[in-house]
Amino acid sequence: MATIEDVAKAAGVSASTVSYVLSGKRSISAPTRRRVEQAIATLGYRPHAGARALASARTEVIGLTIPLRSGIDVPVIMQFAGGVVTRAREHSHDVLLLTQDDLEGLERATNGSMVDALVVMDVEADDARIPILTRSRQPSVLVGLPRDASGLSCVDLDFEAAGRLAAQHLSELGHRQVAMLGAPPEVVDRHTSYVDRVMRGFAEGAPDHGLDAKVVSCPGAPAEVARVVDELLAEAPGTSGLFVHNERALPHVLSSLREAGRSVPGDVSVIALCPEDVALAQQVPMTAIDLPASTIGSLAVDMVMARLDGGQHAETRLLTPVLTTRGSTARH
Amino acid sequence: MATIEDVAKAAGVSASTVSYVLSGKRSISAPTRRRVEQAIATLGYRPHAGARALASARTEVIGLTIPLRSGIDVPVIMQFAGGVVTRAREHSHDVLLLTQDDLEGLERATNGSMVDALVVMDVEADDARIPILTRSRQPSVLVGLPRDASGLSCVDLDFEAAGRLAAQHLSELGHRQVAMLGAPPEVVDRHTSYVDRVMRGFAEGAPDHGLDAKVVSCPGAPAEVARVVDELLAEAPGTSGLFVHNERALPHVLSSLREAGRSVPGDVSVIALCPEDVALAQQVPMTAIDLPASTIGSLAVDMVMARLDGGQHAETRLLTPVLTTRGSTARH
DNA sequence: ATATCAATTCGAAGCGCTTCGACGCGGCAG
DNA sequence: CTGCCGCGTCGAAGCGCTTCGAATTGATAT
Repeated sequence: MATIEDVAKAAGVSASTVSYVLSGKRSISAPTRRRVEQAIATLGYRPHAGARALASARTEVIGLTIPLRSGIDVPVIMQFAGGVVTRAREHSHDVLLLTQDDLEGLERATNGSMVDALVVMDVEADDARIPILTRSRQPSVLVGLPRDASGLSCVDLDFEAAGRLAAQHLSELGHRQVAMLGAPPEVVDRHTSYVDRVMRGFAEGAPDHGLDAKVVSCPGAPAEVARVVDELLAEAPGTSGLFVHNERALPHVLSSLREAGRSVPGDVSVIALCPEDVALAQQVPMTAIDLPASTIGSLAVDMVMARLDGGQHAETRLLTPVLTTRGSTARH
Repeated sequence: MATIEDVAKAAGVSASTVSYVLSGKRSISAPTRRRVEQAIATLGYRPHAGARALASARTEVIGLTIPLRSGIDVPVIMQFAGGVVTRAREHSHDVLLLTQDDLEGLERATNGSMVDALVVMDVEADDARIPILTRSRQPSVLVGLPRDASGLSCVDLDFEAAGRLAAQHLSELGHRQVAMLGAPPEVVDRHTSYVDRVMRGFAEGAPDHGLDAKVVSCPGAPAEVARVVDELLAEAPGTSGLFVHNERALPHVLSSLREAGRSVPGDVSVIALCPEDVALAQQVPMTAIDLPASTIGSLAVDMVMARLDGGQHAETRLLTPVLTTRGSTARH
């Protein structure tokens, strides 16, 4: 591989001059710059990332932790990761992939100076990673809301408001008896922050709007979804409004309802909380609160970058949920 | 951050000794090793990745390119990526995430010595990345089969055999008129290698088994799936066997059939080509050819590692497809 | 007692880059 | 004509680690 010395020789300048051409940190005369750029192009030179990191204490890489475990809504994660990677590139950074529960990996990435900053997904209320992040030199932004976020940036959809919004909307449509189908039990038990928050928002918002509400968790497998729906309809036959926060279960909820002889939206209004494309991919285009995963990913990167080069302070940003009416809800 | 010098001082040895303790490349007496390890633990020392890469010409990172574009079966990719990351960790490597069409990123990663090796997903017949990979110093393995793979390792499910297998199975069940619903048109047009290969396998295998077969591409949106299915049933009303290679469309294919008054598997047998969990998540548990994405990911990493430290030669490995009979097929 | 050897450990060089201080040079004001 | 200033460039130091050859030591062989 060509080194900066090779380029310097080819351009008839010193290595430092090449470096300054690359970084723009000192002024370089137009002819010199041209010669250097020419040499770089013909040699196909790329700076050695390690050498650069060593000398400058900057890696131009950000770490991203993603969950690989069960019960997760995969498309949401992919959209989120896509948003992160895309925006990171726009800030000329690459992305190092870490997995959720690899604490050692986090240490390696931070203390080993593999990354300049971190984006951490799917944060739990008392997340084991938080102490590591707090201690680390690199800024980080959490996606989700831990119990104690002191000194850390957070970003997320305002899931509690989303829960309330769903309740309010069902109320405005004239429903009185409603229910929420949430994440699978195993996810609920982990107390991943957003899961808790939606449920709380819905459960607390419903009575405020005069609703009689049930909240149940819901597995993803078709047979189990059917069972949950059947049980629900048996216990509360008057249920006419449903709020579903579970991508995998969503299609099966719709077919279970149909199978139970309840039409959507004729007999039952259904509101989903999911990405737009998922809402549109159902048998009935869903009235839904958008889960703007890609946007959140981009935003997370913007925030972490601002802290990197702006010295910006830690902040928490919650996006206001937006509900779009489509074909799965009707006045009651 | 603590450096290797700090550790050396704390342990009363030289830096090189610490290095040898870490790498195990020279023998170290038990007491010395103990003191060094103790110092490392109390200081929380982690070697600086950049410095290490610079001195050793090894980064302990592998690059992974994943597709973020439209029409892609997201869960498959996630499973694949999960397999790669998990196995990479077992080889004590981290993973740098690159996106499909970021050629500049590929150059940066390889020529810039950011990675030791590469795993490239979703390879097209004439993939623009192949010349870069061939030129690069690092070994790489492609997931998929390009037209010309000289000097590069490849691994994939034997999609052509999968297509043939589906045809054979439908034939054995007694079907005579069958059809394949493939990937969305935009994906087919890209000539992603596996898409072409399944279609070819099915189209060529069907006549061998005395089948009358149609092959059509299929969008993912519910309304469009319904249209495609209806058209198919109109043109070839005798169709009693279906082979579906399109995860997103799969649930809608099943409901479209039902809506058209054809029961599964009573009137129509349906075979899917998808991961096992997707097959099980349908309304009817699907007879399916498994797409072992996670396994392929692990294997890709194993292959690339073998080349890294074994000097192993480039090789191509195609996994034999396995069909599992479940509830969506019946004798005809 | 001396030569030899294996087992450990050390010192120094060097990986490729950034960055700081210094230098040379032409143009300007005095 | 002299002194300054600023622009453009260079040289050297140093980032933290690995690795090679060499040095030290105690033990074994002669």
